Amino acid sequence: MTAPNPAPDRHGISSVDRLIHEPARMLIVTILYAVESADFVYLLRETGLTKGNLSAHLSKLEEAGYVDIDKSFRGKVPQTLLRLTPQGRAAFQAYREKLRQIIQSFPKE
Amino acid sequence: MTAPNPAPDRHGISSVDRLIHEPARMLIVTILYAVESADFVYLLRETGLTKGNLSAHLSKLEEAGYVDIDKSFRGKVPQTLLRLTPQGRAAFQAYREKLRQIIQSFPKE
DNA sequence: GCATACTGGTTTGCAATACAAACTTGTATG
DNA sequence: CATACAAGTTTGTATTGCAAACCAGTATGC
Repeated sequence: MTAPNPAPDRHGISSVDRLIHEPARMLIVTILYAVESADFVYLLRETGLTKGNLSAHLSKLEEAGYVDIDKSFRGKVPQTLLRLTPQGRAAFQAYREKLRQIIQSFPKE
Repeated sequence: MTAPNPAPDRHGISSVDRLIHEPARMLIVTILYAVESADFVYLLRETGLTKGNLSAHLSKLEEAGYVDIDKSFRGKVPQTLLRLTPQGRAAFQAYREKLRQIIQSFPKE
């Protein structure tokens, strides 16, 4: 099977942004959308992810251009500051809207 | 890092049912929830998935006890009939509700 | 009646993931 | 100066999602 069917997808489900759809990243993005800027340690506490996991997800979001990673020092301690890029904010809004549509299309009862 | 933090997850995001959360399966389950019973070919057309992919997702849903796979013959052609189990229906309802909560907790604007 | 094509699937191979453990770099402390 | 700690990153691994390749059985051409 080379090319699948015309793919109706009447619910729009298959067009969700999988980068944000992943629960861990949904959490991260939701937080960043709300607070505008947060550091690594804050996200660590807030998400409950392990450091490695959080780091990986942030890198992936950065690659996609969704978050900006800003490494600096606060005194002598390194601090990694994260914030959503305009692209990231737009993507979150689009995702949120898409999800809303999908939910509304769900069969009731 | 052995055990992560107490994990607040105030949004409930990390407790979504990942089996249903996967878009392809969300599509399948949504359809099955609505139509009560469908055969493989119908799902194939309706989802736009490839056969292998659809087969794999259905097997996974079966393992989880979410769908019932009933292989029979309609005349001489094999027919695989799929339907949600009570468990599957309950899981979909729970997922739908969870998603609704999450969406409502999303920061507006 | 045998090859060829089609239908309805399953199995296989593979690239990409998600995750936590182990490592790294640098600071503070006994 | 060794030992612990803090802030991350890299590495290893098991699981996934996907489509191509395969398989069994039926219908069709010749």
